[in-house]
Amino acid sequence: MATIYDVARQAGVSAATVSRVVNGRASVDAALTARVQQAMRELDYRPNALARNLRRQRTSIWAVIISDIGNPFFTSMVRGVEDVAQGAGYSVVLCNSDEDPAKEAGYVAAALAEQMAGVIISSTGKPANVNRLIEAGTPVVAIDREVRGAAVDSVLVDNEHGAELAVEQLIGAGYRRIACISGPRRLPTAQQRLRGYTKALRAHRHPVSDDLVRYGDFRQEGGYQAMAALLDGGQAPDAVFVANNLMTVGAMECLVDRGIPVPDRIGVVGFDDIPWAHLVRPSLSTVVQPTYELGRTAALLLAERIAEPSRPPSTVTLRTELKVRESSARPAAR
Amino acid sequence: MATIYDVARQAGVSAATVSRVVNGRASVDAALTARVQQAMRELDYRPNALARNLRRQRTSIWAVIISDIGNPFFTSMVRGVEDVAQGAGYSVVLCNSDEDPAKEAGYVAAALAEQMAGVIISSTGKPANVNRLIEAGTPVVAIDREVRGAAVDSVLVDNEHGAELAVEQLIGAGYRRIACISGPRRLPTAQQRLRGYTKALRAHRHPVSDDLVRYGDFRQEGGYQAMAALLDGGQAPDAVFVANNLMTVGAMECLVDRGIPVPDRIGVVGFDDIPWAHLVRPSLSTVVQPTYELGRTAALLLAERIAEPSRPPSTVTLRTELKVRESSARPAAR
DNA sequence: GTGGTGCGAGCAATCGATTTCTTGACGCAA
DNA sequence: TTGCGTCAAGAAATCGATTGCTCGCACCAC
Repeated sequence: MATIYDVARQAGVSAATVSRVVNGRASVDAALTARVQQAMRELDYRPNALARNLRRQRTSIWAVIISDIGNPFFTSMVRGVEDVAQGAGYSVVLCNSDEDPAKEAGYVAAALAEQMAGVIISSTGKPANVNRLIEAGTPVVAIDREVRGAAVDSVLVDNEHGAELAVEQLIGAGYRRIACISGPRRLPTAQQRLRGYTKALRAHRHPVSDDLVRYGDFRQEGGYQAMAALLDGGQAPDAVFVANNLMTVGAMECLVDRGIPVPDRIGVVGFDDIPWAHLVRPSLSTVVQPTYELGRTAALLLAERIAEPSRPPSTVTLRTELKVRESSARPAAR
Repeated sequence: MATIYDVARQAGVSAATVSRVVNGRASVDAALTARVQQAMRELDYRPNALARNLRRQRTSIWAVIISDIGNPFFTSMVRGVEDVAQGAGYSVVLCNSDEDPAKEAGYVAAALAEQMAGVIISSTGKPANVNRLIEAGTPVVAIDREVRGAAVDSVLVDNEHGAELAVEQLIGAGYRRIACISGPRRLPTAQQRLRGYTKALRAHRHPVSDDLVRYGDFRQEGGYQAMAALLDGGQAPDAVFVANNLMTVGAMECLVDRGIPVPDRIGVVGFDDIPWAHLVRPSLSTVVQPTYELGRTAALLLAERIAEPSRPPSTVTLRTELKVRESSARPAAR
């Protein structure tokens, strides 16, 4: 690989001049500029980003740390981030923590070591990781999941409200024993959705019982097991609100395996859409999140923070929307 | 951020000694080692990866450049890569080219500039991008898509054979006018699957006609449009082989929208599974690829090439498997 | 003619680590 | 006591870019 010195020699100028031509910062004589540019072309020179970053003490890469690359929710979100980043002159790299705080810590360490220009993180729940970034002065934006105990820009959705909508729809459709498959207890997102569920039940004087609540892992397999546990435990529910998309798929799978008709015997509403929710039979009722917009907003917030590092952290909450399809429409109520 | 010199001063040793302690390469007196370690802890020292990489002329990051982050095929593949990388001491970052050669070129440039330790790429088709990496001496492995005109390690699947299996199954089920929705013409993957389709038809003396072939963009929307075009064009087919998973979803969507019963009026087989293929009604028959294994194998190949840069490139071809579900079972043949 | 001003280009320091080379201390044998 | 070998630790060069400072030249005014 040709270095800046090779180019300088070839063009008969100093490395400083080459640098100025490359960055277009200072005025350089037109004739010299032309010579430098030709030398760069001849040598296929591309600046060594490592050296540049070391000197400048910053890079032009954003890291997006997500907790499950298999979840379409995140992939759509990432698109939103990318589109903004591209426009602002940054590259985006993805890191998959797989809900594992240790893996997450590893990527945070990498982001610090590589002096990433900024980080967008869907935290696994450990505020320590986020705080490490903040303390080091790396611009951070939390996305989808609130980070308690860290003063950080955040982009969230109204989880509690969305869950309420979902459960109210089930109540309105005539279901009585409505269960909830929530997510990992440590995740605020799961807590909020559970709270919305409880709130809706209370508001309509429906029974609230621990027997009707299970905690999954936000993955398909966890949804399957939680559904099985609900069916096997004492009195089976006649409806279920599932707190994320992959678990909804798992729960449906369990119901199919057991031959339990949806929505006739059990009604189902999930949180967060899946791209082919309407192809599944019965089509899935879900609380739809503005995933792309979530990513876009986070990226804009990150860009703002980079431009103005000392401004107080802000939180943006986006609205969710209930999409009623077949899985929550009880025949009796049709 | 504390530097190696801060640690050296705090511990009363030279920077060289700190470096030796950090890297554990040379023997350092136990007492000094202890002092250095304590100093590192006290200052919360973390080595600046930029400086280290600049000096060492290499990083410990692998870039995985994929063409569509929304496709579950890739996300599962990435898991396979990650698991191997983690074990070999590398971090993995993802870059989403979105089937856009220009975006891809951008990420290749970034990988070069950042001196990435290796690249795994599912090429958009331009061999120039891959060749740029090879010429610069960056270890590369092509995955899922053959790169013609580049001598590169590759991990592929037997696309042609898989397509043949799929079409033969449709033929066996009694379908007569079997169409094909293929992918972008420039992609070898799409070409091979189309060839398998043609081969199976010829082998069974079925009509082969351009009217029955459409070219989509490997996305859901493209599958929808291609299916619509097939239905609207002259004589509608009674079965369709779709060359990738997202287009299969799109094609199904089109059939649902038009109220055409599957598999009664039209049989469908797709290439590559989707995680909830069996929840869709009718459940989708698909050619299943070993996605995780694909990623694992590519990562192993990359590790080997890094260890031994001059060995001749090798190609590994993994087998696909036909999973027959409901969408390709014609009632008459049941 | 002399001094001031402006501007373009080069010199050299710098970023923070790694690594080669050098130095010095110590041990052991003659 | 001298000399040689061994080994640990420090000094300094190095990676490749950026950038503050300096210098030289040209131009202009006094």
